[in-house]
Amino acid sequence: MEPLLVFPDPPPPVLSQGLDLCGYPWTGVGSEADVERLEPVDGWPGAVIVAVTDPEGAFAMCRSIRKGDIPLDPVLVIVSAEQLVDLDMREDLFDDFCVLPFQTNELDARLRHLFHKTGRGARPELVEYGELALNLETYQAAISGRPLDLTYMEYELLKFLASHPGKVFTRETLLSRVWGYEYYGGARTVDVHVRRLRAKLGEEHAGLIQTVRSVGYRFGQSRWMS
Amino acid sequence: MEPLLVFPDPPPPVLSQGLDLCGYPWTGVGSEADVERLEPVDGWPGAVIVAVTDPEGAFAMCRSIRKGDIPLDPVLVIVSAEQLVDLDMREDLFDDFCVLPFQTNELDARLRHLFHKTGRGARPELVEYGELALNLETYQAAISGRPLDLTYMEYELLKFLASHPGKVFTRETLLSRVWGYEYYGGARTVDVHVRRLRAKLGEEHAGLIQTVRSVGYRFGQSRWMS
DNA sequence: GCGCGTGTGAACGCTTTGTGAACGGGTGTC
DNA sequence: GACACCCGTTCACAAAGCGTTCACACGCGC
Repeated sequence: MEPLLVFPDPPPPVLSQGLDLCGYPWTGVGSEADVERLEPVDGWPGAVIVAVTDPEGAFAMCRSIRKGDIPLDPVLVIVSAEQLVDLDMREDLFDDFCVLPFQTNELDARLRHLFHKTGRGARPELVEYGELALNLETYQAAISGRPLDLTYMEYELLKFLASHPGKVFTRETLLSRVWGYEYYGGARTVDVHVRRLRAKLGEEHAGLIQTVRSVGYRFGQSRWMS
Repeated sequence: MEPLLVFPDPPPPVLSQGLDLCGYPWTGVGSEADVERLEPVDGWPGAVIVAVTDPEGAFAMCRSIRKGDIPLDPVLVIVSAEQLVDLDMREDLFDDFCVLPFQTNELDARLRHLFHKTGRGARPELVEYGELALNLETYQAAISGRPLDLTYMEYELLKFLASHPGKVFTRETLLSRVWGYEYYGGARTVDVHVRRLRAKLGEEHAGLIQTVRSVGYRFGQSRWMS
């Protein structure tokens, strides 16, 4: 997931720690100029704006974000209890708000709720290893930014291997873990799938799946050698 | 203003007093039957559901409200801090939530925010994806400016898929989420509806709904790969 | 060099999905 | 009440996709 836009920079510890605890990457921005300068390639996935210490600046930031070429959704503002009565909904400057003091759980729940509403499936469940990324929700895979067109079994096998980098699996283990516990089939099936995976990974990354002679296969580098 | 639907009946004092203090009229309902029986002539303007003491019943009420002939917006649920981690956004059962203990000001601010978003949002609720647009208020659909003449189930299926672009759904999931929770029917039903949707979308856009072999269907492209 | 283990290409056959058509419940009309 | 129509569902068949298997080639280690 791309990092969230967080204003101001640095944000109060309760927010930065909360985001870290929940596993949301974030980037602090201190000015409107930073918004463009620090923007990730895929755009900001959302914003958290703290309006407690500097409400004027915070809502100006919201306004700027909303008026931008690319509407930045969703926007969560952090306010104090005293600010609640004055909260102005008319301008539609934010999608949700969180009242200080808040628990980390509430922050997480509100972000999950917002991401779900805006359709950006919350934190997509990813399996990543180096240049390789598997999106478990969309059943898509990519390496070095290039999409991989994998069949179902290829995807399942790669997912399993990439979930346990460095570990060696025998063909029998792979058959039982990937294909199913009661599967009864030839061990050569694994070989063929590994071969097709290597081909689709491309010559550059074919080495990601290594053959361990007389044992089985290993994904990625062993942890003991560089 | 017509009274808000409040569940359960009687609601906890913190809620009833809070609503009274803020000047919101409300009616307590204790069962799904009450929802129809006590409905104001202009319909419910919104609902506040307390999920603390009886979460099961509360979310069942949300489900009933959402599945009703007239979608009842907005829905605010009251939860305890412990319930936050388990909050399930996937079913889209509520529009906002408020964590106990809350101040009256927060309740008021959340209701104002919700009413502003749904009430005077002015713009009809749209689901859009590229050239496709669904108007949830008028049950109309269009692609590339061309109106689509969809049947009810076709519309519901397309709405659900387009609301979660990129995500893959199994036929079973689609049956339960689009057709209904207790639906028991053949999975091929989904196939046929997908086929008819593709036909009506036209050859140019038929690819919007992709088959993920051995898994299910996906609408549009995932976000994190282009 | 020999044997075992693995890579490779191709073919087979099952599973999954697409497709056309028919069935049947429900609703509105005459 | 009979009829026609719409639409969701189901069925049967066709087509495609994909996993599996086999036969053979290659290469490493003893």
